[in-house]
Amino acid sequence: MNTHTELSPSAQRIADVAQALVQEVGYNGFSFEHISQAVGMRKASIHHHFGSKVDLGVTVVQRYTGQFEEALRQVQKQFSSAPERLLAYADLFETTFQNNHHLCVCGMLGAESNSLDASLKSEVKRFFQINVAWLNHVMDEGLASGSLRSPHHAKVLAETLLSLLEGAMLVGRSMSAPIGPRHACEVFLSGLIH
Amino acid sequence: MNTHTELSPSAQRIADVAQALVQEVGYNGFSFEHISQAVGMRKASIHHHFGSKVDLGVTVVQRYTGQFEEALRQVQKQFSSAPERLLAYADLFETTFQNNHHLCVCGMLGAESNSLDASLKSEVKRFFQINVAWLNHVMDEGLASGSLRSPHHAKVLAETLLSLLEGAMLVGRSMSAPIGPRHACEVFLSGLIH
DNA sequence: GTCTATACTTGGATAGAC
DNA sequence: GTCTATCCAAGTATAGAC
Repeated sequence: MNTHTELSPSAQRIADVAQALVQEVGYNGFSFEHISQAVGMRKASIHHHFGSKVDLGVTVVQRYTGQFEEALRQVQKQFSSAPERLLAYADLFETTFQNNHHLCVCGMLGAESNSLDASLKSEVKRFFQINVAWLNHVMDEGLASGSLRSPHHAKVLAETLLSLLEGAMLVGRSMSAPIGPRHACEVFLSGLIH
Repeated sequence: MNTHTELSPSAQRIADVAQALVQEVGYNGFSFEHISQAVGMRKASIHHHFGSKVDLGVTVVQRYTGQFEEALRQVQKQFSSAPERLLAYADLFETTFQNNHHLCVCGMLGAESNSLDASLKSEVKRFFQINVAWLNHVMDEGLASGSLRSPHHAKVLAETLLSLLEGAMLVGRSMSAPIGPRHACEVFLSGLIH
């Protein structure tokens, strides 16, 4: 599957539905039949656009990662301080979570990771690496400029915040009144700003 | 399923294997066939001990929650300060994660939550409630005694730390050199101790 | 590009012998 | 309590008509 292949309108609808299903019930929780019902096409037609479930999964993650990268660029451009950037970053997750308690695509696939095809697993890893690298950069600037204070390395702070946001969505699913990723981020940040 | 039903030796082995499978590949990622191969019994024999997959799942979570509650009591008894208790708590997750990158049973099921039977979902929720309540108590004492400092309520700190630990395991699965729940907890605590 | 039909496999579950 | 045998449903995938 080429990252830059343009998806036909039908393929896009299928990928949209598949993404939502991954975020709701996980990769192992949905079948072509579910997609079929949601898009109003037969299973065989889904297979015309995506040869296998793995192909579909890979496409979903690649699209998701691409959209996330664009969002990171926007955050970088629109905000100048580390605390502002980190809160805007957390809001990306907050928006996802507010949508029917959807999980991050890669949070879900990360949990299921050990049962996934290697190609999917590798795309999930890539998503996390991109996020940690971006957060690392933001944290590093924040520590250098003094807008953030911590005895820990930027890289460690990056993975900690990412873990917190993914975890807030996961745990929030089972809570009556979850704090959510945005609030969780504020709590973490209040420990980095003195 | 009664919480206090004693499990026969065979039932215990089955539950042990099922728990490990949940932590590795998730509830939707394993079948009776996998268990059958691991315990060396036929599928029909598994069904003799657990009428359905849901029954088995419920038993696994109830056992896991019971063992966790006992661990919480031990931590409470062996440590007296909030920071020490929280680190010991994080080590419960660290130990799980060190074991072949196993996830917390309820972290995994929490992710899959929307595809699970209501009875299972409810057991998962109970696990999280117990953990948040315990952490809330520890945080509250810490804030009162001054061993912890934060502008946030104990309850919020509790859910934040739980989210961080669950998330550290989830994200850690996809990282080459994950920081892990213990280290993540240290990072969070360093923001609560000034 | 979408359909019907179908092949093949796996998964959860039950009946009944031992 | 464990087994063999079997049922039925669901899931992935393919062939071939339209």
